[in-house]
Amino acid sequence: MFSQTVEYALRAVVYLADQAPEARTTDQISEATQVPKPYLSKVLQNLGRSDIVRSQRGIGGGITLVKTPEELTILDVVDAVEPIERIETCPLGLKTHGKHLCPLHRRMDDALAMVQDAFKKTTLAEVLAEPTRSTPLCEATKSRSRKKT
Amino acid sequence: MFSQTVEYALRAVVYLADQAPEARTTDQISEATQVPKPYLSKVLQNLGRSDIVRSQRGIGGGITLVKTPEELTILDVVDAVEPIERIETCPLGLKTHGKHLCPLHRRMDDALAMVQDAFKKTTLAEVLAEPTRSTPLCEATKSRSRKKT
DNA sequence: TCAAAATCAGATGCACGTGTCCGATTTAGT
DNA sequence: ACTAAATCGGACACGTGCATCTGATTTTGA
Repeated sequence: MFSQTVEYALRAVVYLADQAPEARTTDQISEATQVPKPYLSKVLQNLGRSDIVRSQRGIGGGITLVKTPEELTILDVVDAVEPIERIETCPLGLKTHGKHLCPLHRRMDDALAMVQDAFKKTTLAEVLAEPTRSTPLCEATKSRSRKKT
Repeated sequence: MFSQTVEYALRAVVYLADQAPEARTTDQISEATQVPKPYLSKVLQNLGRSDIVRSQRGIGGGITLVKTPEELTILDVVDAVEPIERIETCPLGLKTHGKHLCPLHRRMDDALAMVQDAFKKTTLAEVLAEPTRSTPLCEATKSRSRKKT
C-alpha cells in the first residue's frame, strides 16, 4: 500500500535525523539505508524541492535536514514524495451532493484519514527515541550508529 | 493510496449487493458504477477467481455475489483484487531480529493494520443500510434504485 | 439447429513507478 | 588555475497497472 519511493524517503530521512545536524552524502545514506544510490538521489532531489532537506554540492557537501527531527513528522515526508489523496468529492462524478460522500467512499476516506492522522502525530524525533532494542534502521547493534568521520 | 482497481471492484460489489440476490450483467454494472466496461470485465473475472462473485454465461446470465451482503466485508473485496501487504519482517533484510520491527516500520505497519481492521469490520450490508441521504453509489435519488427488468 | 446473449481469454497500447547511467555543474582545497 | 568531491539534470530501460479491442466460448430460447 505504500510505494517504494515512500519507503525509501522515510529511510533516508530517518537516517538523516539520526545523524542531524551533520550533513551526509548520498553514498553514506545509500549504504546505511540499503537504497540503490542512483534512485536515492532522485528521491533526495524530490525531498529538496519540498524543502524537507537541503543539499550542498562540492567537497564536504551532502544532504541535511531543513527542520529538526522534533519539528518533522512522518506525514511531512510522505506528503513530499507522494501526497495522501483524501476523497473530497464523489469519485463517480455525481455532483448532486458536494462533499457529502456515500457510505462506501465515506469509509474509504475515513481509512485515509486514520493513516494521515497517525503520521501527522509522529515526529522523527519520536521514532528515534522509541525505547526498543531495534535501532531506527533495523541494525542489530545496541549502540546507535554514531557519525563517523 | 487505493488503486483504481480496488475502487472499481468495490463499486461493482456494492452494486451487486444492492441488487442481490439478482444477477446483473457487466453492461448493467458498468452503467450503474461508471466503470469502463472492458476493464470492469477484467476486474469481475478476478473477483470470480477469488470466489467473491459467480458468473453465468449465456442469455439471462450475468454476475451474482457468492455470499450474502451480510457475510461479505470490504476487506474480502480489497484482498481479492489487491491484498493489503502487512510489513511482517524488516524491509532492510536485516535478519538480526525476526518479527521485531524497528520503530519506523512498526508505525507503518500499524497504519496498515488500522486500515485492515476498519475494512474487516464493515460488511456490505452495513454500507447499504447506512442511514444517509446519499445512496450507495452516490446517485441523488432518495429511493434506492430498484432492480428493473 | 440456429441465432442472440453473455462471459472468457489473449493481444495490444499507453502511462507511470522504479531503477540505471552519464555528462554538466558547483564547490573546496592545493 | 587545477583537481577531486559531490550534487544536478536529462535520457534511457523495464515492468506493471490501467484500459481497450477482438475473437472464441458457453448458454438459452425459438
